[in-house]
This record gives sequence, C-alpha cells and structure tokens, in this order.
Amino acid sequence: MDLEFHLEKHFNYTSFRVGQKEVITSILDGKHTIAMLPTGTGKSLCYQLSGYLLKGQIVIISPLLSLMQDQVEQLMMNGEKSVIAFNSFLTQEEKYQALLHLNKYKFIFLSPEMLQSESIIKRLGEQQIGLFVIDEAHCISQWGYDFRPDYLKLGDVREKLGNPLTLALTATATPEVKEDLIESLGLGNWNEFIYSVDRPNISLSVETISSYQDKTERLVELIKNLKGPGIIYFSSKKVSEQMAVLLKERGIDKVMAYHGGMEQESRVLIQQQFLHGQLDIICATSAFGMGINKGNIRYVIHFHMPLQLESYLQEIGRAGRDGLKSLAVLLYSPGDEQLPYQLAESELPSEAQIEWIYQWFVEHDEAVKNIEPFENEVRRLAGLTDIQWRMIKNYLCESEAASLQENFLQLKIFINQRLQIKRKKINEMHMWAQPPYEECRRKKILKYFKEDKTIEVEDCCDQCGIDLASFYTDSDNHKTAEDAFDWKRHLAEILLISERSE
DNA sequence: CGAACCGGTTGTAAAACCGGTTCGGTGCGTTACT
Repeated sequence: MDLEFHLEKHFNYTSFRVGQKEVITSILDGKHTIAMLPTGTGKSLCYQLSGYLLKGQIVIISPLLSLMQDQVEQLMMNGEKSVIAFNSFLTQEEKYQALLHLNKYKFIFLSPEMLQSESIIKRLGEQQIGLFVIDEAHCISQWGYDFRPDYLKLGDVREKLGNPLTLALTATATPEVKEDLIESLGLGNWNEFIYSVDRPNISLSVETISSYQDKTERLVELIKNLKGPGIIYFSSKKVSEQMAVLLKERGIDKVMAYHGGMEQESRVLIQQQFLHGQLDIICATSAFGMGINKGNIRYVIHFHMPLQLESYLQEIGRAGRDGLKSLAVLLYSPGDEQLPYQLAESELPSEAQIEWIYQWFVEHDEAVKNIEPFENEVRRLAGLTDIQWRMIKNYLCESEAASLQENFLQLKIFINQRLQIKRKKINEMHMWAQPPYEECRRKKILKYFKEDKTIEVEDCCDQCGIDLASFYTDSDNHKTAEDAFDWKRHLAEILLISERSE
C-alpha cells in the first residue's frame, strides 16, 4: 500500500516522521503493536491514519480529559466529524444518545474508568472495533498499581471486547514499562518499535547544595541566567506557589505556578499562556507536562527529585523537543530523599489502618462484597484517602481467600510488597542523584534502563564536563531586570537602616 | 527532612520563642449539597 499517498490525502503531509510508517505498517498487517517513539514524533498520527485504512471503529484510551479534548479538536480541525470523547463532560442525555448511536463514530475516546461501565462495554462489544489504542501507555505501569487501578483492568476489558487489534503508544521506553503493559494487556504476539530513552540534546547536571536556603538562592540564580522557556518541578503544591511568588519578587516576570489543586480553568489558561509564550517559567508539580506540545523548552530544573528515574526522564524529556541544545538540572540537598519516601508511604494504607478495617468487619459480621452501604463511613472512620480505600476494596473484593482473616493477611503482604517496590525505585533515583559521583550521568541512566549504548555527547553531563554558560541567555533582558531589582533592594536596605537608626 | 501551624510560656505588654504536630503528588467518575 502506498502509505505516503494516504498520508497526503488525509493529513496533507508529504513524509512520515521517525517510526510512524513502521508502526502503521505493523498495524495494517494485523499485528498487535507496541510503539515507544521519542517525544514529539506525532504518535497520534499512528492511530489516526491507521484508523482511516482499517475497517471498523477506533477506540482510544486516554489518561486525561484535557488530552482527549485536544485530540478530538485536532481531528475535527482536520475535517473529521465522527469523533466523540466519552467522558463526564457529557450529560446523562448526551451519554445515552451517544451510546445509542455509537456506530456512527469512527474515533471513540474513553478513560480507563469509563471502560469499567457494563453498559459501555456491552455497547462497544456490539461494534466492530478495528483498533484498540492505549495512549500514554506507561500509565499502566506508573499509575495502574495504586493510583488508578482501572488501568490494570484494561486487559480484562480487551478480552471482553473480543481481543481487538491493539496499539500501545508511549515515549517512556523502559523495559519495565514494556513488561507491565504486555502482561496487563495480555498480548500474545506483538511487534514492537522501541527507540532509545536517550535524548542527546539534553545536557544533564546535578548540583549538590547543602541547605534548603542555598538551594532557593541557586534556583533564583539559574533562572536569572538561563535562556528560557523552562519548567521547574517541585514535589509540593505549596512550595511551587511560594517559589512562583518569590521569583516574581526577585524581578522575574512571566512566571506562574501549576498544580493539581488549582481550578481547572486557571490550569488550562496557564498551559495555553506557556504554549504561546506569554509565560516563560512554570513552577509545577508532576501534574504538569503530559500532552504539552511545546518544542522550545530550553531547560527543566528539579527543585525536588521525583519518585523514580522513569518519571525524571519523562519530565526532563519535555525540554528540547525541537532538537536544539537544552538543559536538565537537578538540585539535590542531602535529606531530599525523605520527601519521596514520605509521599510513597502516605499513598498506601498503614498497617494500623488495615487492622482497624479488619476489626470493623469482624465486629459487624459483614461480607467484604456487601460493603457499599457502609463504604463512606468506614473509609472516613479509618482515616483513609479515596486512593487508599479503593486499593483495599479492590484487593479484598477480588481475592479468592477462604476466610476474612486470610484475605486481610494477604492484603497486608501485598501492601508491604508495593511499599518495597516504591522504596527500591526511590533508592535508585537517590543513588543517581547523590554523591559520590564517579560515572557519566547519561551512562548511568542508560545502564539503569538496560541500554548499552556508548555515545559521545557534547556537553553531556556534569561528570563529563559541561559548560553551563552556553545555556545562559545572550540578550540583556534578564540583566536589566536584575539590575533594576538590585537597585530596589539596595534602596530598601538603606531605608531599613535609616528606620532602625531613628 | 523542612515548612507551617498551633498552643502554651514568658513576664507583665506585646511580640517573640519554644516544642510538638502535621503535612507533603499524579485523576477519573458520581453524588450530595451549596
């Protein structure tokens, strides 16, 4: 088949980007396909073009509502009308109508949670599904186990839908992510297109700084000098906001914070402003990034380290999608690793909480499967977050243990295992960040991800030697801002001194 | 671990200080209530 012809016909492009043609060919051959393509290569085109060349409908699983809306818009801009995002933005009536006329949609977007609804599975099962797509498939691995368990149930859903031809798309090409998704999706045979996780145009730097205060000062200094735009990652919503305020006070404009606790409206606005250059710097938590299509991000700074190297890689990977030289800096203070450990632990229910729940069941002589009416009360009394509770409920309900006691015993073991895995990952991240350093950072990452590629990269990392000044802004913009600020501060100091002496 | 907050102490008035405690990230859907 002349794929280029169809590419031009449907999308008006004349040539494919890295990996696209191979992936599409594999799908059209009827093979389940795992595509781990580098960021910014146009992964969605893989299912869009395949969609036009395959019979039947295309079902796309997407992790974020905003991502779904983007994709729907993109398709509609391209003249495709038979698209629907099946999610909570629809009213009851709209949902009902959409289900009734499901066959008139070519592209159907869904969240994994929506796919747990029996009525939706039933209606989808009656359709002819040409391709089942899991977008951002690393979510299975990174979110499935505790945060969004419905990701791990996609395999069952696939089976119920009659094992449709499947495509998994992601940019996080690590062996572990791949294994997780093969196992949970239950693909028997598949083709895979996996590209290196290495991004040679991103220089890697870790700076060890002894105190929190010094780290803040260093951050301000970096921001003042580095050529933007850039993202600064924090592991706390509060700190991200405080830093945005501090940076503004220090004369740095076009800065905003972004985190999951903010209003949906302002989140969209900030994202748009960043995309269009009205904002230069985002002080963000891990909520920021997925689906951000901005090519010219010049640096990513981590004020806190993430909970695993996979996340680190994903976050720094948002820099330099245009292929130009970019920088990733991790600011590390000894003791920083405590925060990730804390976060990991607080996500899982504690032993005491599990014991409490167990006692509740014993006292109330209630079957685990009949918990629904008491659910909210029990959850509240045990002091569990909804994530923690869901994890417990999921496990208890799906267990085949012979007794309540046995069921809870296994639950405790399971949670303990999860904790160990999380700790191990944090430890690996920590080992990469903390001194003593002996080895090239890039090699160390590649080794962790089981790639044995030896590459020579210019300005590779702080170990191989890096010229930070080459990432500094060459315009005088920042300098002027800095001068203005110093003058202001100077004046303030003078006033303060004269106030005291009076 | 560090930051923020709370409540009690200090020593006579108000703010400063101390010690203890709590909290810290990612999102879908539904439902009850403003």
